[in-house]
Amino acid sequence: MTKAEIASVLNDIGTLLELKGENPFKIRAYQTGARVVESLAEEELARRCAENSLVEVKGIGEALAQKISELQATGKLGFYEKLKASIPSGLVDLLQVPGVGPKKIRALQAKLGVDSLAKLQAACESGAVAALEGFGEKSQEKILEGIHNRERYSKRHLWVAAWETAEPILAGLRALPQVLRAEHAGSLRRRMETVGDLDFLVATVDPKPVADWFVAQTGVQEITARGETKASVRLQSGIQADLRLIPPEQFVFAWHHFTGSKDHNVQMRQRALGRGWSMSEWGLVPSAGEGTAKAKAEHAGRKTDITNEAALFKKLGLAFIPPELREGLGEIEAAETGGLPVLIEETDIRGAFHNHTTASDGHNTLEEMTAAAQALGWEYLGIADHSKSSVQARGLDEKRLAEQIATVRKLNASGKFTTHVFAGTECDILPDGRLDFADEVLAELDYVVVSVHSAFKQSRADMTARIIRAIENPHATMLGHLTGRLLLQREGYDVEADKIIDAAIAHRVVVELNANPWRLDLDWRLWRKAAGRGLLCAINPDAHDTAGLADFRHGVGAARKGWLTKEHVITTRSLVSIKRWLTDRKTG
DNA sequence: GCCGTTTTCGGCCCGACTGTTTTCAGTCG
Repeated sequence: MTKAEIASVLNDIGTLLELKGENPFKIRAYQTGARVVESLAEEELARRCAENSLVEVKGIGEALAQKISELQATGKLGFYEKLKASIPSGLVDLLQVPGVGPKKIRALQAKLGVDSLAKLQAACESGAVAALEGFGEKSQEKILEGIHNRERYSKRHLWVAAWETAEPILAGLRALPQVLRAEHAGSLRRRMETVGDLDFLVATVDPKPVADWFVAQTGVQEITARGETKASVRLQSGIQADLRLIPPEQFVFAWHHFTGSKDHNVQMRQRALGRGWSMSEWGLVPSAGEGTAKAKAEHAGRKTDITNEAALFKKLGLAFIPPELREGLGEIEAAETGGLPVLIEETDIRGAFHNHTTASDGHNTLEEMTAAAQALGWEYLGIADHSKSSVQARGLDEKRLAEQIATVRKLNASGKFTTHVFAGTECDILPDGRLDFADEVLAELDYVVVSVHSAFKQSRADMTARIIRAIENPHATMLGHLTGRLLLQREGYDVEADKIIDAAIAHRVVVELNANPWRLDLDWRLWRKAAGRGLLCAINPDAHDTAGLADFRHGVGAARKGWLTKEHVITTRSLVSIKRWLTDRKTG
């Protein structure tokens, strides 16, 4: 079994134990285990299973080590099968209904025999739920509505869509006279590729008018909560937006808390406790118990000297951790030892390689794209239109490609733009791993992006071998969208990313971080380790029009989440340096 | 089920809001 499959089983076990009413800490242990497995390299997981050394990994003990090994070796787990068999499969679906958790599900099942969404709906419609102890008319109504809207409400949203929704709300909040400071938090601030809901934090001493404005905005469909410190609304798009109203002196604690992630916060609080502090969204106070005399003495008679996040981290002996890294994946250890990376910035980017024109499926001409790149201040723009097999995208054949190369050379010679244009291709990787153009055709180009656009359903082994064969072609400069995923729409093709990354490193092939907000492929979760092993990244917008070039920003966001520095990303290099690098690759 | 710079047992992050209750349980983040 792959690590993703194993992690998914561990998560399932956590959910099932929840429904059984198990000890919440046991449940958390399975969830932690799933996350830890996910963060290991495939080969490390296999090695540790073979060596029986899984227990050395933090978060995995005897019991989980045994279960993970069994899954890894046999693809099955008796414990899991038995657990699944003991719980009606429909119960898991009930967790999707807002306001319904494990305890209520157990009550509904025990008293009304509800074990599916259909039965829950029927029980609500008959009024049986409202009559139940602990429930009432309002609960019943909410549950019914939740069932009707569950698809829309449970949907995650593309980061960029969430951002476009959040920006005007943030601007509106900042314009209110009572608002001293307003920021967004949550997965939006951490730049997750998808966002579940929006979190807004406001520093104010007069919260009521702010909450009034928030719940009365246009676009609010429903007010789901309205208290002294918090208001929640459901927007018409189905996304939920939360507003937190914070006294100014506590703002920084709340901002850190609601930025998350949950895992990061748990680790931060544990660290604080170890130093005699109890940390919450309201502040840092000496914790109860012994060993906290120092903290108490420090705290006595002082309001707080922590007025920004950097000071908060410093208090716990840590360097400032950028929000993108706050995923509980080792950032705290790194911040303690001075091991945090200096993350790449948008201003580091000097060009990009994977972009299209009207020659294939783009919407702007070569000159329009070049002008747009120049407006961004880029030193170079790579044009990589589709190759002939991508007929659906009007891929270029050898003759049209030769014409395009000549046009590019002429444009560069004309001096019309300060931005240099590189002539490339996004060459299809054919189902058997050959490239769509012959070697002598590829040799005429400045660079070659190789990408899969067909036969997505190949087996894992075939797809992996196919891509590696393409990488082994001496003309391949970089690999486009490694998995082909489309966020919220389509899973990537089944590949062994680790093996492909190894091959790319061995053959000095760059792997793209496709910056299209629907792709962000290769995934940020894989970059840290890959870059550590020597893989070079190209942040490519895959632009199909002039506006699309700006998508490079999404790529920078994902690269930051992947711990990448300027040095890991070749599109931060100067034109001179890139030209030298391309020449070096060709000659040797 | 995991973990240990007090601990191999007894903790494990913690507070707001809602709806149902007359003091709190469940859910959520």
